[in-house]
Amino acid sequence: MIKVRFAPSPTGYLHIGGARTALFNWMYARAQAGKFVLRIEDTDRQRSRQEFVDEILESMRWLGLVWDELYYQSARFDIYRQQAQKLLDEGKAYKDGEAVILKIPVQEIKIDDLIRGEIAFDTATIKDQVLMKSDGSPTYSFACVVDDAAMAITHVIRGEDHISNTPKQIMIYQALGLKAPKFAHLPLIMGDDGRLSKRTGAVAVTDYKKEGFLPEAIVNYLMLLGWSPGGNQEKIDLASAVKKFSIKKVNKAAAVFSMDKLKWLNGQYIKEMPAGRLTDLIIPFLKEKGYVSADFDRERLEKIVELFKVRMSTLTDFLEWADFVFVDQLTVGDEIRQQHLSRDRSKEFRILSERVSRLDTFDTASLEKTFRDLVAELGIQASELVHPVRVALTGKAIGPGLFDTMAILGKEKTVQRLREAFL
RNA sequence: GACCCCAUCGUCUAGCCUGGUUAGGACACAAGCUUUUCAAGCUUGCAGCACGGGUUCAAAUCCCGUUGGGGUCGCCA
Repeated sequence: MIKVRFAPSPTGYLHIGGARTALFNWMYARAQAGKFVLRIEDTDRQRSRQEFVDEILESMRWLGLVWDELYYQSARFDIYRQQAQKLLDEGKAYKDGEAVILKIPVQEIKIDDLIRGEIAFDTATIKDQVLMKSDGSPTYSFACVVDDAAMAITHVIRGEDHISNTPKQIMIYQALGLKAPKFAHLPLIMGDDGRLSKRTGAVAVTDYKKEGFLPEAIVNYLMLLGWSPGGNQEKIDLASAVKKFSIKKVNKAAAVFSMDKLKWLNGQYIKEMPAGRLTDLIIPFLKEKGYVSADFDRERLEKIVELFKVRMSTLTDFLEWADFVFVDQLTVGDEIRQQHLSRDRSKEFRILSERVSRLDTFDTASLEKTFRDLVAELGIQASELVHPVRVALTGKAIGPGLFDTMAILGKEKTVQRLREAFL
């Protein structure tokens, strides 16, 4: 049975690149009916923090990348010490102070990378490798090799930045008399200008969550970076992707992260989501913003969500589009005011407010009829009144259909805002 | 600098392995339709095999080189 692992270091949040590595490992494990191990590489006592461990686990769960086994390297120091002692006893390593260092014999090393094919190295250019540091903790490569062997990892799928670590680690496998696993080095994800960084936008998975991205969209987007399900398919769920996944079909070239495309995909997932579920996801954002309290009209909220669904690309877009429903005091930008409310429409607004206030059923159809009858009477184009009214009600020049907007705003606020528009 | 990896529209990619395609799709961009605005949706358009040599009847596809980009050279992981 195949077994893979994702081995993050809890010295920071789960990075979007790390999430992609985890995803490909996870997909490979699922596609091969194998196991997915999560190993926390917390050997650096100074920089590792529990808060980051928690965050990594939470992000993994949020993305749906559940693990079969979980290990902490900090709990395995005895094993690393034993293995280092063994190499010392066998004369394959030597001490320098308290540190244990592996002798690197000169030889040609070849790795058969599942994605890149054969890669050759000459160890003459590799210096002796530290296995155990002076403080008694193992180095990354040593702990990594000891654990991958101990945990029976069959395939090491990791970022391309580890290619040059591979020959060093193979030397450790050799010294320990262990069989090396198969390797697959994934292409890196980059930003617009080189390495993926804050410049490109969010880097931590939690940032994407805060910005209103859906885990299924992120996972979908990430798998498209370096792999394609074929058949011109872009939107694909994890389960279907697993069925088509092949590590050999993974690209070799680094990919540039596109926030535009992620947003588009996220919007696609939002548009196909039932308003009820979408509302569930938006509520935490509304609460945080203070737009709804404990008791709110759930049914009405769903209607509002439904109205904005089609134009949202992230959950937080709702906050910006629909803010006028939740706030008492509207703020209208000078430019918009100048453009749409500079001409005095107080007479029209007054009549409109009087008529809609008399409406028994304050719904889209009644509002539209009332409005259209009025503009016909006044002998003006509907659009002459539509735009000023929208601005007066929402503070925005753009938005959903005006009559839907009035209906969800409710009679009280609609009437009030019409009356106060030209005061 | 040394070693290693990579190279199809602006971006993500299909095609490459097993040479013969009008080089396909998506995002973005532009135009049109729709329309009370903005979106969404639909239609159309723009745009690519880095360059130079080979091999071959035939090269995006195979080989070599150049250029360009990336990674690694820690008692970080």
